Amino acid sequence: MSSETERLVGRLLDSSQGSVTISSTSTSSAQGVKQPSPDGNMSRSVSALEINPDKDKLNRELKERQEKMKARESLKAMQAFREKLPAFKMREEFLKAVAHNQVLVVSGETGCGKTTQLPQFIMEEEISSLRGADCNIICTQPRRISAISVAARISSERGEALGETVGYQIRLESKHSAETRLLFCTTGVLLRRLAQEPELTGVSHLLVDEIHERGMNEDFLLIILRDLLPRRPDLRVILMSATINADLFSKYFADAPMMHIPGFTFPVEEFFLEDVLEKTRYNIQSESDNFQGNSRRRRRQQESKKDPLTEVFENVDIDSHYKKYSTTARQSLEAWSGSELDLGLVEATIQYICRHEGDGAILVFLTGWDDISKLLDKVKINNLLGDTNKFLVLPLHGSMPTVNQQEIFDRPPPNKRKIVLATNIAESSITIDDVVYVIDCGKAKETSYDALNKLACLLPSWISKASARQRRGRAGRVQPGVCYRLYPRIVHDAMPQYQLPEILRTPLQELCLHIKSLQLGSIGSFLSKALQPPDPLAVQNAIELLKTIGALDDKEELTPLGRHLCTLPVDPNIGKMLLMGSIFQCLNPALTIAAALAYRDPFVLPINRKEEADAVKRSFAGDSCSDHIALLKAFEGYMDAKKSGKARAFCWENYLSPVTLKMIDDMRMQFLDLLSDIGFIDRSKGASAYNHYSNDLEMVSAILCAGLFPNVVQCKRRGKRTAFYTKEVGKVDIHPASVNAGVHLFPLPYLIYSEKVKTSSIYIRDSTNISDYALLLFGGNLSPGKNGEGIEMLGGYLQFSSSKSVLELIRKLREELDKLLNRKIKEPSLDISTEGKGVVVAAVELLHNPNIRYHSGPNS
DNA sequence: GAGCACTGC
Repeated sequence: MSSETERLVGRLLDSSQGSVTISSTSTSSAQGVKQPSPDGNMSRSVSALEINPDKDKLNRELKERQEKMKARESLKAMQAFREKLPAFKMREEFLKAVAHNQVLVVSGETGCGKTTQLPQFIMEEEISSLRGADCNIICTQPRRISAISVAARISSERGEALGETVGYQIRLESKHSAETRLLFCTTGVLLRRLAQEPELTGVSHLLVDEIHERGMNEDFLLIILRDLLPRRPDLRVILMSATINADLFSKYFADAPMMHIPGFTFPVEEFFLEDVLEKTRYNIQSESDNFQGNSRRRRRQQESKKDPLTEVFENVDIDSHYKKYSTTARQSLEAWSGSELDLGLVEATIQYICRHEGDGAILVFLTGWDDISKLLDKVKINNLLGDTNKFLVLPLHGSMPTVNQQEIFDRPPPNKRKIVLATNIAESSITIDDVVYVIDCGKAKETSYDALNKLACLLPSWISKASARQRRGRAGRVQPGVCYRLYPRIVHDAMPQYQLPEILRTPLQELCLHIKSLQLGSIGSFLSKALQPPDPLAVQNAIELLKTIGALDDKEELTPLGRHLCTLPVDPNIGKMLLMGSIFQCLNPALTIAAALAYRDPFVLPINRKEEADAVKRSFAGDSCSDHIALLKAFEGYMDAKKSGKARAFCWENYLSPVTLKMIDDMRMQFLDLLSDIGFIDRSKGASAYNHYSNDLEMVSAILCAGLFPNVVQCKRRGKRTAFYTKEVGKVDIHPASVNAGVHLFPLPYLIYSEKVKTSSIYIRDSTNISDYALLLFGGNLSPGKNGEGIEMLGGYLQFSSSKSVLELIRKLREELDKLLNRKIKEPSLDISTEGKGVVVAAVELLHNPNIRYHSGPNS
């Protein structure tokens, strides 16, 4: 698998460029940059550019080079291709609009060339007008892969190596140089850069792409830009969006002018459920077949989980609305329920295409792992069309091992049809060129945030019209295509225009911290300026959390801890884990666990071997009762295997993703650099100075507790089983994929967790079993219990009781620890190893199951 | 007894 992965990555990076993470690129590689220039060879002229302060000369040189390059025979074909793009016809109009307006909104459909051509037009124009030296164009992209691939594409259109005039920068990876005039970066990179460069000094043009997707970073950037524009009258901002809601952005920027570029894709024919039923003759079984009478009416009576789109359909009179359709189709429509996906219908549609349509890959949009897995089984069991050699059925899901495999992109051999069963990863992140048929189930899993219960949710819901359009477009990339929608047209017509923006669907603590770090004023008033301001309760929850972990004070100002957290590009809780890990000499585990939590789970979820994958994860956890320790051990195993050149085999045998582990490894290095920058690490002291307790499970758990608090679960004995409770939502379940699922009796009374998500139930996704002492010493603030007895935490939700002397000891120790911590955080370079030793050793002793016993936790 | 998708000088 790894070789495929490397090939894929190589392909994306334009393999001729080799691997990356450099900031200046040699000009001697790839497409023809060796072309002699007036001063001799190109590389000499480049170094001359870098040291030459004479702008006129630089302007002239840039222009000469551009003209020379354009005249080259090898670029003629490329130029002809560019001139065919719809964007090309708008070149002059676009440049005029940019020259005359500070903000311009450009809308365009896929295939119009807006992302590759518009930034390039600006650069060419600036260079031609002898303004090349002062031109510094930035174009943001929401995804890492598009930042790289667009930069690579433009470089080759210009006949240059990537990193010359066109470069890119994404987290942990960049390719640009002193001569770079056009930089593609992720929106996140630009937002980080704003901390150093709040006025974007030196940037001449900023293009923000894909704003119609309404990602949180993009919405955040737009608020900042609107405030910045009056202070930067020379800055030009170009907002790029799909056609669908361009006027929303124009209005937000004081009716900025809009420009539309028509798209070019092949036509895609569209069928809805009623047509699909007519074609396939598939018979939908009602969920209540035995029930006497009208099933639709029966469903109407089940008012519990009514969704408005299904309701729209149920209010239609089938016989009159669908009178042109056959009786069978009408009967099926009668039985159709929007609440459950009918896999038989999906299969029948696949079969119909295979029997009646021409060649071409089929892409099926499903909601998740479960659908994909079940459909895969069904197709295999039913031996689709009788001949398995004729079909290549591939699952495609972010957590499945296939996600990094080349097979997805390859054209299958003749007479073999590729069928990809995908989530909405195939909507914009992964593009499969040879798709001709799309089957759209109309739903996707979507995160939402329940501010009232402070609960993140992940539930299937109807997609937006924008998504539906995007899915359909996936069929028309190489030739005319067909899209089969497994829902009625009237349901489509009732779909919302766009998905709810991410800023309204997500917890906001990280965003709030970012607002403070960029000194954008009060959190509440800043966010009220958003395109669609988030629920004040969601904002309040975020602020409260930041106060609870000690990042903000009562006046919502950053504390010393909060200021450190701003420099770490992770969720504030994870940032705190990193700081605590470095202070309490558990650095390596903190780096690994923080990186994995911030990025993604390295364990893959193979479709056929989930039991084996489960068992492997459990074996990594040992008897720690901790998913975080399982992560840690898996990563350590990977690093050991890597040393002996066996990383691939190790990943394969242990159901781990090599790509994810590599990213985790790189992120650890970034964290180390940042911790060193802010003074928490002194590299001259060597790694051992920060890892004294790295193999001490109790201490590592305590650091997890320090970072993840207030995410605490109480484990209450209920006979032979254990029940789990959190402060916010009461009873919760341990996620079945957790190593703690099925554990009936925990050695310790609490779990600390990083993620609680409502899906089919409220699940704790990953957890670590911790003691009272971990909470008392490293958790939230202690307050005196009611009646002056015991100790409380989380406003009385957690209660600890013991003898006066023990409680007094704990209070004292905690006080000393806090003092030490506060001094260290105010002055990170302070060496506390000597003066703090006594306190830390005492804490470690207490964590190691001491003889001191007391009753704790809830009355059980 | 179950895992949409992104992102970070």
